[in-house]
Amino acid sequence: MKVSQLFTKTSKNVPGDETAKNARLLIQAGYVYKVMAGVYAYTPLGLRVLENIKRIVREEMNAIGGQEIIMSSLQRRETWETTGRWDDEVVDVWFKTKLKDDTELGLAWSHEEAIMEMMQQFVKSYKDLPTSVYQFQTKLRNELRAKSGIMRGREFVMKDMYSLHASAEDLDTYYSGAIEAYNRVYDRLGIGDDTYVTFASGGAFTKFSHEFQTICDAGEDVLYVHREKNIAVNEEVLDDAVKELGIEKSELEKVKSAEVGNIFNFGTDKSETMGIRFTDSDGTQKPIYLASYGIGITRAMGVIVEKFADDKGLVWPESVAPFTVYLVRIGGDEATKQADELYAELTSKGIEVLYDDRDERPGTKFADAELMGMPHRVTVSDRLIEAGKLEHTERTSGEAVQLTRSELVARLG
RNA sequence: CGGGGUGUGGCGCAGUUGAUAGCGCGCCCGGUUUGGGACCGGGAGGUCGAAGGUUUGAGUCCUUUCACCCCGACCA
Repeated sequence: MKVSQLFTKTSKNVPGDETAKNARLLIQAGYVYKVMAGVYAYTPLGLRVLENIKRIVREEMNAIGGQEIIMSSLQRRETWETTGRWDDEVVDVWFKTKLKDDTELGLAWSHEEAIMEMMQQFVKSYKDLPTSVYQFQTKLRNELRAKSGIMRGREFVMKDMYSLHASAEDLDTYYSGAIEAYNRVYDRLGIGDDTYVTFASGGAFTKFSHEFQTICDAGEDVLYVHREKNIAVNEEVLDDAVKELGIEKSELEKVKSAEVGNIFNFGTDKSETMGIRFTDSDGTQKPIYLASYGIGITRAMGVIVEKFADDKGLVWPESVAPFTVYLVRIGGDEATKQADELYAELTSKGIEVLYDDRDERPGTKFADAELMGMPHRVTVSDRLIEAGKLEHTERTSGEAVQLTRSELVARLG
């Protein structure tokens, strides 16, 4: 991709109506466009980040047997009435609309009931279990107040997975495997070291639910962590959890954190409410055991920005960066020729390059390279060509080294 | 939803005690520049969130309303 072809532009002006670091930088660098409070469009650079995050999540979900689907954003009223969650008093984030004939519809804020309703069409026998399905879907929530840029919007992308089992034991086994898969996801996203599986409230079937919390100043939650023991507890269940785990409050460090994932063991609660059963080997009807597993994709992107960005702009981990290399061209015909060639070579080797082919001054290009945050910057200039070298600069450290072209290609490959 | 703040060219802002708008960035044209967001000259672009009102006169005052940001509440 060439910068001259990108329809988005960087801006020297910081958006006046955003305070969240993630939103300010993402807008400034041309990754997102703000549509309204809590609603953002993802432009080419931002979409690439989102797709990279999804790719990682998809690989890990597939690895534990998840089957990808996509549900609808429009939902039937009846779907949610079975569990009493159509009521605005029960769920206060509903967006609702109507068909022309006045039939009421809901805009999906979650797909728990919708997916279970679908699954009961297919899962009839113990032979059909266990099974798990997941999707990447846009959730619409009528939040009273949107905040923190893309970290808490009214529209956001979430990966939600549901596993169905014939027994509590089978669910537990799968659930543990899912926790491991989640840890792999956060490791690959570059936030693994600061992400903890935490004890939190909200378990319908078990005492605690599990949240995946990333230590982050921009987060909304408060966590008590024990780094050596790798234990973390959400403030909301601190007293109970401390008792249960046999640890002292004083051993724990208080930090701010952002919830990047949440998994629930529903047991048979939901299937009993919805009347979803399977026929066991003994011929009797039994409720299905259910668990759900969520990862906020757009929120994860926001957390990555918040954690790694510096005073010069965005800093992307290689695994999610929209491009691996930001190629800066400085100079005349010879520099153009060599930069064109390098762009072609790197691209042919499968390395994603954003090539700054604009007729801009060096300072502008360097500043944009830093603002956009690709992990590697490569400079081709007349001056370097005379020395037979290229310059490679790491975004994280800012360290620059001069290399020959083959050394550079080897390093990036 | 309670409290606080802000709405002025595409973006960021300034507009003193009311007299029909100005700066920076960006954009267009010409020229000089080219390793850290260049410079010179020329130009386009806004009726000041919206509606109503006070006044000879409103971006400046009043009322209503909408939007956006922050704190809180909420987040199954």
